[in-house]
Amino acid sequence: MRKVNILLTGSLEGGTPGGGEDRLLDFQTIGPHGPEDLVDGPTWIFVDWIMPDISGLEMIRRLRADDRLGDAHITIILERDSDEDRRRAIQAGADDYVLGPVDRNSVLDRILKLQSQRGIRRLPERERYGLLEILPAAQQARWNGMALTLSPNEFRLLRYLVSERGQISSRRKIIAGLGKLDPPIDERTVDVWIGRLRRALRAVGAPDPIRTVRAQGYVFDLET
Amino acid sequence: MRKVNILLTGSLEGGTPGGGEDRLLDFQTIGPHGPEDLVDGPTWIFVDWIMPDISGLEMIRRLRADDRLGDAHITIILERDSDEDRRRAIQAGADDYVLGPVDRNSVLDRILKLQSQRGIRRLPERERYGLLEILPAAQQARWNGMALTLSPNEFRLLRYLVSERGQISSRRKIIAGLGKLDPPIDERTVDVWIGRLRRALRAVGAPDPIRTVRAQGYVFDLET
DNA sequence: CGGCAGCGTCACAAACCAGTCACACACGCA
DNA sequence: TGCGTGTGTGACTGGTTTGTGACGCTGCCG
Repeated sequence: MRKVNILLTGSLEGGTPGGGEDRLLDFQTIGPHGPEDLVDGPTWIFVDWIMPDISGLEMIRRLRADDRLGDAHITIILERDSDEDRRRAIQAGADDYVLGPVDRNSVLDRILKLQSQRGIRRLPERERYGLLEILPAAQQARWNGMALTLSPNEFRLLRYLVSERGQISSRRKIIAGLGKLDPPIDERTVDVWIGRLRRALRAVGAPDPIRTVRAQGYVFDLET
Repeated sequence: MRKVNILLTGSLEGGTPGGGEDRLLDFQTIGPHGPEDLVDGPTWIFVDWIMPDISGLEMIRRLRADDRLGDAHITIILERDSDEDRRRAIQAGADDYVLGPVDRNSVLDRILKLQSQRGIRRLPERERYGLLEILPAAQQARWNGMALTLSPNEFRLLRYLVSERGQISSRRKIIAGLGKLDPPIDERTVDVWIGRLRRALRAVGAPDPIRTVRAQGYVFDLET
């Protein structure tokens, strides 16, 4: 049996799942920092246009930037019927919109409708780069079949470098790419991250795929 | 050199003013010096919460009403850490907020972060000259598929010579081309650079593509 | 055949920079 | 509350890069 994640934000927060009429659904609420306990299964996220601490658009961007989410379906709850808002929501990364206010029942209706329309979205498939394999949904990486032991940050670093493979990532860019600007991070700290990631790769016998470019940054290179 | 449009207002102003048509805006293009990492993309606008003549909120509304802006990304610089202010800013049309005061460096960092969130990235380029291949984005050069081991300076020298291929580069021009004017460099030092570059090429079996022109300079020649 | 400017190369010192370690701190968890 | 993990930072260290002077060779001139 597969569970379905439904993440609610803003006005839909609080309370408990409605009466347990459908045990397949797993309601949760998420704070500004992202989902913590995702079950393995498709995820539907409802984001209010405006929330106390954060704008819905910003929330969507953060969710999209969060590796753990994979390709969850994000619906934004609009405050007003505005083409402009719709456009910006989609641009921020929403898949879908609905005019608010909504309650939990209409959330369910909406999900049922979406499921029947296009079926259940696939889980993010694995990415493969030579012997390196990345499974975003499971937040796991493998080299030649062997799982790497990576901390959350190391995993994100790996994904970032891979996404920029073949080109230099400056320390500054890496920090920005991992979204660690808020308490400003010393650029040299990136060296330590790289060192830890290299150690994790070494532990499974992978040849170092990270090339240091002196005074510039690092390049992920799987050679040729 | 690629350019990114960045519009700064209020406290961040202080460069070349744009046309007289709209005194509210101070157009800045930030190009060659610092942010090599930035890539082409939409326009990024940073608006101060308070400006001399106008409130930031009003400014944002006017910007949003301006068709020419398209999907520019507007970040408001908050004066204080207030939910109420955030909410009003987002409602006025800001995409994003950051707590001020900020300087130009943190503006750049912020844009790097946003770019990586939006998945905007530079495409790797590749230049080819016969058997010589240069991948600027990876700071790498190859001869016949074999990677050259080049120091940063040697790589820049190679790129310079290649860009001037077929014509004589005097020592003076080479020094200028590598931007090493600050502590004046002895012209004879160029000889040493050339020697080191030649050695790196020799190491991968490349025939010397650098011809010495007595009393004139050097020419990069890939003929044959 | 000298003489000499120009060039290649070497060795060296200083500056620079990346790798690594230990440590402090924060955070989640039992 | 204590414990273990994850993360950021300062400091140390060793290697690399780089500009320069020195030395010897080359090729051109008369």
